[in-house]
Formats: sequence, C-alpha cells, structure tokens
Amino acid sequence: MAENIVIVESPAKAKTISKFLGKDFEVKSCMGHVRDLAKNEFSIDVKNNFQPHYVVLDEKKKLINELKKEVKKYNKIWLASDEDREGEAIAWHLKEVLNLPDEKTHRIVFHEITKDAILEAIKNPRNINLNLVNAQQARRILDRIVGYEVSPILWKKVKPALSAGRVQSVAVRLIVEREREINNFKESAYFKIIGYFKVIDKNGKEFELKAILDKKIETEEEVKAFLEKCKNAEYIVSDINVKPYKKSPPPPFITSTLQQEASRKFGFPVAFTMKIAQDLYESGKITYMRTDSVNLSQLALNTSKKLIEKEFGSNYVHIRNYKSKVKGAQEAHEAIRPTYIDNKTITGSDAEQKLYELIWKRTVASQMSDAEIEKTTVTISISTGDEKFIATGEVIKFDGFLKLYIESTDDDNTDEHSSDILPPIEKNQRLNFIKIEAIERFTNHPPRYNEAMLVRKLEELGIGRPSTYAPIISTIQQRGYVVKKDIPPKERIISLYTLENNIIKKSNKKEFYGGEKGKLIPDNIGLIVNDFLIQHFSEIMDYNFTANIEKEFDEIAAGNLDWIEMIKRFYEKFHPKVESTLKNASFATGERILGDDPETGKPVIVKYGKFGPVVQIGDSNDIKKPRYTALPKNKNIETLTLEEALDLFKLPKKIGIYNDKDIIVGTGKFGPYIKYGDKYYSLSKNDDPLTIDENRAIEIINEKNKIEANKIIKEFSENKNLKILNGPWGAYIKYGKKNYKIPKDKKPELLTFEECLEIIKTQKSK
DNA sequence: CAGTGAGCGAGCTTCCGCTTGACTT
Repeated sequence: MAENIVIVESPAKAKTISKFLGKDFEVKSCMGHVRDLAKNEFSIDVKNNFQPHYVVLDEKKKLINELKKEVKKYNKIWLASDEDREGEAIAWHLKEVLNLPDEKTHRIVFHEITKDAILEAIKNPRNINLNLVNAQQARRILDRIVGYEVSPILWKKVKPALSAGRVQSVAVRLIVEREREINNFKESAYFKIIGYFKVIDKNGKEFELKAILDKKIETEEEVKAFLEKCKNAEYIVSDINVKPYKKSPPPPFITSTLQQEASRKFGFPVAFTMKIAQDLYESGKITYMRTDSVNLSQLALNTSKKLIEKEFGSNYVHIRNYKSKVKGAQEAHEAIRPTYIDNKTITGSDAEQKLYELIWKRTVASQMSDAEIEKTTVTISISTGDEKFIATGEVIKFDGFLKLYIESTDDDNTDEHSSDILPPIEKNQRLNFIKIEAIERFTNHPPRYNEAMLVRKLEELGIGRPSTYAPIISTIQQRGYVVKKDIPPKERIISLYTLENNIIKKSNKKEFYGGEKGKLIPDNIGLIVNDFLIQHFSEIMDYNFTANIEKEFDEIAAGNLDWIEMIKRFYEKFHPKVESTLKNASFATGERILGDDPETGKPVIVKYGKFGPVVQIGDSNDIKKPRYTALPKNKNIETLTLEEALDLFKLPKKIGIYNDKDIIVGTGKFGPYIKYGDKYYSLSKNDDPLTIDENRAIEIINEKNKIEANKIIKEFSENKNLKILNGPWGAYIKYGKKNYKIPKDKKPELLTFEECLEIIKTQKSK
C-alpha cells in the first residue's frame, strides 16, 4: 500500500504530478471548492458572531464520499491546493470535511508544475494557515451578505428574480455610465488639413510626401482663409528631427490579456476563449488558463532562450522577469504558456490552433529583445504663415520581438497617423507643392465596452477574479441588465476642400461612421436597478469598494485583524440601510414625463411597469383611466422622445391591403404583431412596428403561411388529437395539448399510430 | 411554449470563487 495521498484541485494537474511523484504517491483531485454556504438560505448566524453554515456542495457529495474512504488508507495526506486565499480555504474545508487528523495532514504549495518544484514542496510541508482561511471566510461571508440582503430588496422594489452583488452591480454601473456619457456626448466638427508634396531624389525618382497641419481648424470660413493664404506659398523643410526609441514586448498572457487579444485578433467572445483554453489545458498543451501571474518557470525561460537562439539568433534573446500590475493579484499559478515551448503548432480544431499559436508567440516574444525604432519628424514651414505641416515616419532599425508578435489595441481609429518610411529629404529643402486637402472630421464619443474591454476595466479596478470574468458577463446579461449588440454604422455627408493648381474647390463626400460590433449596452431594467442601487447603497457601488475591503482581507491574512470584527463593522453600517430601504424606498420605475399630449393636454409618461416598459397618456390618479401601450423592445425608457411615444399610440394601424384583406400592425402582450384576416403574425426583432411597410408585412405573412403549410407531417384517422408536426426544432408529436419528442433513430413521416402511442407512453413514464 | 391580446396568487428567485463534467437547444 502506498504511504501518501496528495489532493490537488484539478484532474489535469493530478495527472502530471502523479508522473513526477511515482508509485509512493497516490494523487487525487477535489475539483475546486467542496463546501460552501448553503445556497437556499442565508447561512450566516448574525447573532452568533456571524458563524457560517457550510454544507458539502451537491455536485461534490459523491467525490467527498470517495475521498473519505480513500484517505483512510494512507498515513500522510498532502493538501496541495493553490497557494492563495481560496486555495488555502479549500485545503481547510477538505481537512474539516474529511476529518483529517492534524498529525497526518501536510499542507504543501508549488506554483510551477515541475518535478523539482514538487519535490521541493514535499520537503517543506507546513500547517494550514488559518489567517489566510479567515480572510477567505470574510470575503465569502461579505459577498453573501451583500448578495442575499440586497437582491430581495430588488424583488420587492423593482421586479422578481433580479440580483445585486459586489462585482456584478459595479460591472453594470460601468456599462450604464459609459452609455450615458455617450448619450450626453456632443460631437464637434473640425477640419483635418493634409498637405501633399513631391520630392525628387538624386536619381530623379519621384516620391509623394504627406504631412499634417499642426493645428485643427474648426470652421469652413477659417479653412477657406487658410487655403487662400496658401496659394502661391513656398514650402520649406525647416527641421528634421530623428529620435531613436525602444519598444519592449508585452508580458506573457494572463487570463484577462488572453481574453483581450483573442477578442481583438479573432473576435472571440470571452467565454469561447476560455472554453478553447480549457480544452488546450486538459489535453496538456498549455499551462493553467485561470491565472493573474505573468511569471514563467525557469524551465520555460531556458527553453525559450534556446528556441530563440536557434530560430532568430542570440541577439534576439532577452530573458525577462515580469512583475504583475494587477491589483490584488494572488499569483498562485504561472502565466499562460505552451507546456512545451518547442511545439510551435499543434493539431486540433481551427480555434484551438489559432489560440495556441497566439499563446506560443506571446510567450516566446516576451523573452525577445526590444525593437529599436527610429522616428523621424519633418517640419515643413509655409512662407505665407506661421502654421507648420508635420510629416512623421518610422524606420525599424532592429525588429527584435516584433519579428514574432505585435499586440493589438482597442482603438479602431486607424486613420490618424500613418507611419510610413519617409522619402530622402534634407533640411532647408524646398518642396514641390501638389495639393492641400481639408477634410471635415468629428470628435468621437468614448467607445462602448465589449466583453474583453469590460474584463480589462474590472481587472484595473481589482474587481472579480480570473475564474469569474466570463461568468460575470453571462450573469449581467441573463438578468437583463445589459444586452450584447451590434451598433450599425450611420451615414453622413462631410465637406472636403482642396487647393490644387491655385484653385480652391469644395466637394461633399459620403462616409459611414460609428459602427460597433458585439458591444454591451444597458437595457431598461439595468438602468433602473443601477440608479436604485446607487441611491441606496452608494458604498457597495463605489468603484473602490472592492479595493478597500481587499486591504482589510490582507490585514486578516497577515493576522492583524479579526475577521469577525471586520464583518461586524461592515454589517453594522450596511444592514440599517437594508432595513430603511425596505421600509422607505418606493417602487423604482425609471418614470419620465415626456411632455403633454397635444390632443388631450394630458401628460405623456414612460416607465417600467408591472409587466415591463410602458407608455401612458394621462395621470394614474385621473378619474378617467389612462391609455397604455407597451414600449417596443428596441426603445429605451431613458432616450424615448415625446414624438416617438405619441407615435406608439397610433397603433394598431392599417398599413396596407393584400388580397383584399387589411394588414394591421399593433403591439400586444407578446410584442409587435401583424393582423391579417383572422390571423396574427409576430414581427421579428429587427422589424419596427412604427416604420414597417406593406411589402415587408406581406413577406412576413407569406413566410409564416409557408411554415404553417408545411407544419403537418402526418395525421391519423384513428385519433384526430394525435398529429406529427414540424416545429422550429424539427418534428414532434402533438397529442392533445402536450408535445413529445421523436427518438432520433425514427423517421417522423414513417411513424405509425401505434408507434406514436408507444413514444407517448414511454415519455410520460419519465 | 409549438402560438396570442390579461390582471387569482403560493412559492420561488439571489452572492462570489474554486473546479469539471453531464446535459439540451
């Protein structure tokens, strides 16, 4: 019988470690936390020093029973969960649940999975650090208090099944505030002035030099005056400034930066990146994917060095130790890197190959030399004025890491400065004038967040952890607080002035602008909940709340602060607000008065009502009942105008005639619809009931009729209540009012009456 | 849920952080 059993968190890790430790060590995994506060109750005894009530997680019950039997067989139990607050707590919970005696229990940690590191860890066991465990308990209990005391307030004051929490509510706040910033943004126009010059080198070869005026001009009058002044001017190179600079590679990937680069380079959503990374990890191709450490193991550094020397030469090697910039980083793992850096590529799905290659390049590049770049700035003076044209160019003198990897940015404004190679020019050289263009430009509103940008912002604020970034994004969408959307580009006409051959010409140009893909946008309920929480729980909603309490958790971990003391102090301030909000706060409806109805003079109001967003004409206290209509899905309480609101009351309205029957558009309980004859047809998400035209309506009617016509696959003379029908997800059996699935191996059109009855019988028994 | 145009009300909803399966649509 083996002497030792090691328990780690992940099965993939267990497999690797098992190889290093050999026969004397059995290695098992516990799959993360095994015990937690009970889900269906508050589970904190406030009156009894906040004692938590822990239960074994349902999905871990089987595992724990197995482990209980298993550990009895061994003399030494090594708890090797991660070396951070959560990992320490996992070790402690395991010890408690498995009833491990002190003398048999050894706590070990390692943050790289190499034979040396693990053997070293086995030589240096310690006891469980209870201070660290208490810091985790404080974190856990605080999160439970906030989540389970505030959420029920929302159920009463806004709508059932909503939620609030230390992390998710702040994430929503970021998105709400960005959207309001955008709504309030006033764009301003200016002109970007570009000069084009001809340069001829010694051999008579011609080059075009493009330079940008050093100031923006705001009005068309000023543009005209400037161009007028430039007529017959001379253009002289008044200064050439050459400045070398160095560019260093970005650090190896951590969870958040991997999510960002996969989003920027491939357009992967955060959850997709994590799923692919998980697959790569489980098949042993990369190291652990949920990490906030930029550290690479010595082994990885050595392999990288050899590889770079071989592939690029020794002048490309620059081994570096990166320091984490992440607030509250726990650094229990390595950075995300290929397990075997010698493997440049792997086999696998397209996405797996792409992501792997990205990780490989980033890892290797992080150990390569700085790029050496020379930036040249040419100043061109105008003989008839003080303004200057500036041309810039960059020459890469030594590419270094750029040979392998270039980090992308979130900036979609690529049109600003192009850094081309400049033609050969000298100081005091007179340039041949080609033309000047003045293009109308507009200031841009700040960009909306996409998933990866939100993760980056949260990380910057120290909110959330690598394992929770993807789930947070999913939660705030599930609650209906935010939606992921594409913003279609808009069209505008811009002015363009050209000075060429001493003539100033004006023309207009059509351009598309402001298109955004996969952006997070607050929905009505997100705005209302956000404002409600800021009004009543400003401390929790503060962007620095997490960072502040993290300092206290650190104090607990260092043994300088008692966790019960800390929680008590928090609760004494927090709980009265819960009580008073429950008692005093009125329904949060986001109500806005848009103005008066010109027909009746009554107020037009938009609000979030009992059944969703609604517009009403007339006061609810009026003797005459107000008129109501639901707000269409694509409209927002916060930005709805009086005109749009009044338009909604024009529904239902007739929009055309088809085959002698009226087509009527309206909105009802199930959203916008078309009524044609006696039948109803739902509008798709992209159809606006106010602007939909006859042609589109006919299209919808025909489409639906076609589906209807194909709906019945088979009917039975034996029983008219039994039918085989075509639904959105394939064929199914309808019997009375209930539906039944058809087994995959059966062909729906060949089913007999008896076979159908058999299917119904077996599915009913389930 | 497999298609429509109200209004009963019991019992339920919910947090953040660790980890992987076992499951559909």
